[in-house]
This record gives sequence, structure tokens and C-alpha cells, in this order.
Amino acid sequence: MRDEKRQERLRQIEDAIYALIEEGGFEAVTMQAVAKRAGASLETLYRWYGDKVGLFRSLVDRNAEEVKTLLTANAAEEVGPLAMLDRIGQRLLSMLTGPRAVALNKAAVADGSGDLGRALAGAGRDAVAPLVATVFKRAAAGGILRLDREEDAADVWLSLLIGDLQIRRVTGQIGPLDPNAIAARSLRARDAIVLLYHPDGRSSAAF
Amino acid sequence: MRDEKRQERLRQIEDAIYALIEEGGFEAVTMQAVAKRAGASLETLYRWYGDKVGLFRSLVDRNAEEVKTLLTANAAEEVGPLAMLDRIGQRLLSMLTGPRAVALNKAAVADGSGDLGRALAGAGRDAVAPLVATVFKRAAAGGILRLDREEDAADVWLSLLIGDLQIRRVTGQIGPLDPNAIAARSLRARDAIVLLYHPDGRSSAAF
DNA sequence: CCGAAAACGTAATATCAATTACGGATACGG
DNA sequence: CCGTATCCGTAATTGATATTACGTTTTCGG
Repeated sequence: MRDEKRQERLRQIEDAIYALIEEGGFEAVTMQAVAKRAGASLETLYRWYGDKVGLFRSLVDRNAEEVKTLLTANAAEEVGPLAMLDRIGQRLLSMLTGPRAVALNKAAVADGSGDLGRALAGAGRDAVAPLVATVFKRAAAGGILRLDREEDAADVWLSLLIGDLQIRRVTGQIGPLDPNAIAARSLRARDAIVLLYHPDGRSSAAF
Repeated sequence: MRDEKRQERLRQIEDAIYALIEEGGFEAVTMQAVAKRAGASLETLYRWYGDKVGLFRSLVDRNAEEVKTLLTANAAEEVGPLAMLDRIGQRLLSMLTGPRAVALNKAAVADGSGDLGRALAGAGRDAVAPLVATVFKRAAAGGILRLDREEDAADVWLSLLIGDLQIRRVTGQIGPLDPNAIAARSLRARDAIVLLYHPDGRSSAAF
């Protein structure tokens, strides 16, 4: 199969998986269902991906790419650092609590070998962290935040933004978030950061 | 079986499960393994708990009790609100990222019916939230925090304390936390709260 | 156009763990 | 002390799904 066709086919297969996820969550993604939905054969799935974990690993990689793309596009907007932080926060939170991320997390839990977990960790490190770092550096340069401790600030911001929403989502303690909740949370995280890391605040060494 | 004996037996069974969890994590907890380890029969397990989810549900309940007990004991100590917040934070974080909580979370993920998820949510609401609220009220009364918005403060504190550690732990992105990391995180959360909710700070309406 | 390699669709196999069944041992109320 | 209800240990059953096998069809380089 020509490489071009092959890439197309890979995309179709992964799209099929995402469709299954949207419809029935992680539990709906069986190899049989994927094959039927994508019009591919089981033999092909195993030839290309090795096993089910491999399939999800490639999903993680693709998802990381998409996240990076989306965040980069947003980071390129011409808005002030405050608005930017809010904007990025909303996008990020929306993705991380959405059905796809939930399914990928469930897959990592089900894996057990830690393989998918590592992939997820790597995706976060490579796709999300650098972008967030960029935004914070810009905010610092713009006089909104202290110039040192940008990493701490980014870390605190992510904690406030995401908190325990992901684990609660994955364990079924809560359902999908509504946009208002997302917006409120993003604002709260941003405003807290602005206070904690104000350039000339009375912050102690720790803040 | 006399009720007294029965309670004893229930405890033995649940202890057996925790032993299995410590040794091999959630995946090691099969009904067979539980029966053998506890010296109980499968028939008895099913008679008493209904099914595997029921078994874990009772584990969640018991765990909630133990958490409540431990936190209450700590909350009774004669220390200032600042030290108290740090102390409670460490205990809480230690438990929530420990092998038992991880296993219970994995069970909730594997459940799918949402039954265990609801149990976990209820446990958090009933066992953890009230204690935290008490501590924050005391801190407010002691002049450390603003008198209004205690609930927000508690929520922010928990987000900062726990963040995404649980999901990363459950997905295998990270291993057990070492005590130093726990201590550092607890302090960071406390200090942030003190700054954000200072009684006479320049905090806006949101903080 | 030809033939091999790859892909398709379906059926078969393998595995793992929950759940159920059952014969023999035990406990306990009367 | 006895009979019955409960429990124990082990084996059988069941269900779901990942993984493999295979005959047929399609694709594609030569």
C-alpha cells in the first residue's frame, strides 16, 4: 500500500476509534468493533499496531499532536497575557475532561504494564508543558508575573485548573463539564496565579 | 453465625483484600485470590457482598470511616491553624496517593456502572469535606483567613494539594510519592491559601 | 495483464476472571 | 446431643475479548 494511502487508512482507523469512544466510551472500543467500524480486518490492525496497547499508544501520540496544534493556534492570537491565560485554560480543561482524554486515561488504567501511562506522561510533557511555559514566560515579560519561578507558577496554575477533575471524571464521579464551569475554573486559576506571583507582591520566598 | 463473629469475619476478608492490594495492586484482587487469602469460600463472598462491586463498595465505606477517624484524630491536636493545615494536608495526600486509594480508584474505573464512582464521591463528601471545612472555619476564626468564602478556600486548597496526582498515579504515570514531596506539596498549598485568602489582603471579590 | 503481497471478512482459539454448583465439614440453637 | 443452616474447598460454567487462522478478494509493481 502506498505510503500516502496508508496514512489515510491509519487516520480512518483512528477516526473510527474516536467515533466509538464518543458513542460508548472506552468500553465500546473492542478490536472487533474497531475493525468493523473502520472496515479493516483484525489481521491488519494487528499487523500495523502490534496489539491493543499499541493501538492506543498511537492514539495518544496523535492526540498529543492535536492538542499541541490547538494550543499553538490559540497561543498565536493577539491578546494580552491575562486573556491568553484564560483562553488557553479553557481549551486545555475542555480537552482534558472530554470523552477522548477520558477514554485514553481509562485505557492507561486498564493497561497495567505502565506502557500507556508512560506514553501519556510523555505526551503531557512534550505537548502541553512547553506551550504553557511559553505563555507564562510571555506573561512574565509583560510584567504580569514575577520573572523568576515561572515553572512553579505554571505548575500551580495547572493544579488549580485541573485539580481532581480528571480522576473524578474517569472514575465516573462526575459527568462532562459544562462550559460555564470550565470558564469559571479557568478564571479562578488565572486570578489566583496573578495574585500569588504578582511581581511586587508581599509574597514570601515560596511565592 | 453470631453477629460478633460475623463482623470479625468481614474485617478479616477486607484485611485480606488490602493485603492483596499492597502486594499486587488492584489486578491482584480476584475473587479467587480473596477467598483463598481470607480462608473464605466464594459462596460466602457472594452471599455477603452480592458481587465484586459490592465487595469494593464495602471497602470504600470502610476506608471512608478510617479516613474520617484519622483526620479527626489529627484535627483534635493542640496546634495552631497553620500547622494544622499542613498536618492534615500531609495525611490526606499520603492516603489519597497510597496503594489502597489507588486500587479503589482503579476498581471504580473498571466498574463502568458508575456505582463505585458514586460510592467514592459520597465517601469524599461525607468523610473528607466536613473535616476540611472544620479546619478552615477554625483558621478563619483564628484570624488567618477571611471569614467569608471558606468553602472556596477549602476547594482551592484541595486542588493545590492533590492536583492531578491521583490520575497520574492511577494511570501509572508516576509511582508512590516520597514523604518529602508530600511535605513540600502540603506546605505549598497552605502557603498559597494563606496568601489568597488573607483577611485584609488586596484580594478582589474573587479572592 | 500477472502474480505475489497485503487486506478483507469471518470463524476459530485462547485466556482470564466472575459467577455458580456441590459434596463434605462445622457451628449453633433447641 | 441432633439436625439444619452456614461455611469451606474445589471444580465446573459462563461470558467477554484479545489474538490467531484462513480462504477469498483487492492492490500494485513489473
